[in-house]
Amino acid sequence: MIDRAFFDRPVLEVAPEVLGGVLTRRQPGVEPVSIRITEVEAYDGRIDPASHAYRGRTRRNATMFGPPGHLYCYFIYGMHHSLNMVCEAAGAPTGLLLRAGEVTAGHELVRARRSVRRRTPLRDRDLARGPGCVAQAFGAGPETDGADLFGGEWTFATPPAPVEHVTGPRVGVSGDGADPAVFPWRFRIPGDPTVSAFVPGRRKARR
DNA sequence: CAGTAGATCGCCT
DNA sequence: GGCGATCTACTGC
Repeated sequence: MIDRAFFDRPVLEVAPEVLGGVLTRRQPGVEPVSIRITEVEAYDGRIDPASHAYRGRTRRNATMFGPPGHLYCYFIYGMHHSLNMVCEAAGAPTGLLLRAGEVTAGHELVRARRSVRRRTPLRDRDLARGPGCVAQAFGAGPETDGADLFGGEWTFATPPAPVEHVTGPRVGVSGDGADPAVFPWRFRIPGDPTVSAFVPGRRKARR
């Protein structure tokens, strides 16, 4: 069992230890959902131009400035939510974006949630492949922002033994924060089929 | 498999 | 007013 101190450490130190861990959401009257995390990205608002917190505290990013062990959940691209685990002490705005994982409990519910307004069949490994997919699998929405990982509804368990991992460039990030030489802050379990497609700087090059 | 367009809206400049 | 820590479907090879 971990406690809040687990998250009260440098985000780059926490990142590899989250891999292989299982995040679970238990809501009254709802089938529990568990996802084994296979890919995360670190963000540090103090030094990282790609972080939502880089330009200071706003209403949206306030959770990242709060105490560790909470979920920072935000709305993006007009249709998706993304989940972060807040790390380090209050005032140090850091977070781990949950990019992908393997559903280990609640398959039926997740499949139903992920199949809404979808025309093509969904493979098992795609149930929580991608940040927006992870949030949707958990049924996370605006009300999830600020949720306490030690409040009962959400729980996180680290793997029995440390898991092998590799690092690389972040995905979907542009500008100064995209440089993999400076911010190789994407952590993933090598070879895991649920890790999202590696397409750094996906946005079309300008011409 | 690679490349791309469209959807859709809150946030911040 | 522009763009974003994205996803899906579709095209062409």
